[in-house]
Amino acid sequence: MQIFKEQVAQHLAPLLDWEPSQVVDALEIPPNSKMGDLAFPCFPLAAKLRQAPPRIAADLAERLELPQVVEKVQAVGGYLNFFLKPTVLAQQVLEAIQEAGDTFGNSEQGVGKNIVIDFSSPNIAKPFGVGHMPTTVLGNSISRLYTALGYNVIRINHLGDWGTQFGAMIVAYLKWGNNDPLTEDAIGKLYRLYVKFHQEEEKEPSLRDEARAWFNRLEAGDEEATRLWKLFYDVSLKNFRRTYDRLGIEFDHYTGESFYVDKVEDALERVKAAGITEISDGALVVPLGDDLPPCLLQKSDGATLYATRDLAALFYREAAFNPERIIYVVALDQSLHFQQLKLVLEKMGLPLADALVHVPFGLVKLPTGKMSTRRGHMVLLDEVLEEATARVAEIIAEKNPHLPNKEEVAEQVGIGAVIFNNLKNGRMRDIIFDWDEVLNFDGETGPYLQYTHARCRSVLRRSGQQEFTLPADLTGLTDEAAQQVLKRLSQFGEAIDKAAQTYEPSTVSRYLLDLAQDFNRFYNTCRIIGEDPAVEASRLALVDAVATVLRRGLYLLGLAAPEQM
RNA sequence: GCGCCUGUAGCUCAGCUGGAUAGAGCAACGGACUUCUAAUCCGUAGGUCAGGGGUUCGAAUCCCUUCAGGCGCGCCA
Repeated sequence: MQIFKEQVAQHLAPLLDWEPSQVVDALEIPPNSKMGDLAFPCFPLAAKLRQAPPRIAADLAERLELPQVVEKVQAVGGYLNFFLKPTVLAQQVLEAIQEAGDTFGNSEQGVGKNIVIDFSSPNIAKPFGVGHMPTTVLGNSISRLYTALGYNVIRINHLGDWGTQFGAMIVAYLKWGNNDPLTEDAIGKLYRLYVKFHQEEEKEPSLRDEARAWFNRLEAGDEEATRLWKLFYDVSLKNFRRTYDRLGIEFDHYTGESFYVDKVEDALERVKAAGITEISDGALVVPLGDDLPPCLLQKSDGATLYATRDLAALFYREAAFNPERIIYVVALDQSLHFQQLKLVLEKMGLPLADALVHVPFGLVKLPTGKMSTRRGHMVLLDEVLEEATARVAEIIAEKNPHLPNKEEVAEQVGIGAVIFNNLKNGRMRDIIFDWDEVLNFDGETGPYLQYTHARCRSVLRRSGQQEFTLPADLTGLTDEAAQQVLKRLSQFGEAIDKAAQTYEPSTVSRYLLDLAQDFNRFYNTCRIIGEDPAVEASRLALVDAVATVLRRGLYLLGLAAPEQM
């Protein structure tokens, strides 16, 4: 709609003595297409012009010189409603999409700017549970959205590969691991050791001291501790990479917390030099006033903490990537931590404070309550992906048994369903994990979008044509259903912009669901192949455009767009 | 106790930088496949937008307050 808003604004702005961009912002899409395609509310003008809004609307309707695209204007109540010419609308939208292809909806606002995004960041030696899906798929989608806006995006997987927990892992492995080389089912074994440690720890609190001691040895560079840590690290990363491959997600850097171990000292010095630290109960802290609890940087035993390593990471990233923004896609329960980091940077007088953006999201819970890795109360991601893929395979066997490369499609659709499930709603909501919901492929789901795309591709394939150029006569696209699709297509760029600005991929999800529904309605009302040649050609061009936008939108969310399913 | 988040149809959720009769999906019921993939579409039914104040020409949307739920609050990450 942006292109149409601009054309209307060009003509309307002079009458109001406004900037065209102000008019663009004020223009709305009416709730009902019978009221028009665009609307300008005149209420805000009433006070200044000392006239009733309906009068202003009527007056503007009379004086306005209509732009090319506009068929007529109508003053209704306090609104000035614009009706676009159906064929011109079709022409402008479809030409724009054919010209831009996969770059349709993109912009160049971010060209020359860097953005660092920190997401997924699972813990070494722990299984990848469904609880890790939100950060993983949100981060991936946000990365793609900003790339579409022209930014150079640096994706970082800040692995949880350091901390006292590794002391615990080492203790458990030494006590009950039987020196297992961990060549198979490594994560499973490590996970069981981890759970066992926390069970035993209840009975034998001295284990906690042993774990702390081992972590201290690790921080001191002790050979045995490092060897074991490296073993856990290697087998875990191998496992994670397999999962990321399956999800189609890549990172530029796997720089976890351990990467910053040798940078922590400098970071600490830097904070101390700013003169904002103090010693409290033997620990080094930055007091943050009455509103926030102090930020703890060094434990009384000298060991570093999460916040210390995060500060070191911030300093490093600033120097290495010169980012305009550093985005952290991390659960809502860590809001306080990021508030503290930001305030520490502010107190140091660093502009870096403004670059830090925390993108929070709600927790994934089980119907029985919060997930807990320690207590083994969780659902494995692999298990979910397997189940979804198997269920899709069944449906394919039933509905489309002759489909080529069934396994590949089943994987794409099954995984698409799981990813979309995590991206269709606003990220702030808590998610109660529900098998029925994950394995449902009807309605507002990833498979629905993929199906609609495959349906488009199928029509194009059956047309026997390769190119779908626009005919001169576009009257085949004047039906209500086709017009609705065209208007929706024209809003893709706005959806991308909004999704990126608000770090909310669900905006794109919702847009795609609307587009798919509009298209399916059109598909069910209008025949495409076998109509009069001009009608067929124009409708094929529309189908082609829908396929392009759906494929592109699915990509931005991280879903595959199979040709058939 | 303090702070952050959430509360919209039976269920899951859109809409929230204020705008015209509050929208989808699931579930229920009734329709549409000799025709481009029915993982689709159409129709029916379903709502004190948690409650109460306020701001405004106009409030689901902004402000205040109460209630309910989630999360967090110095040596975990």
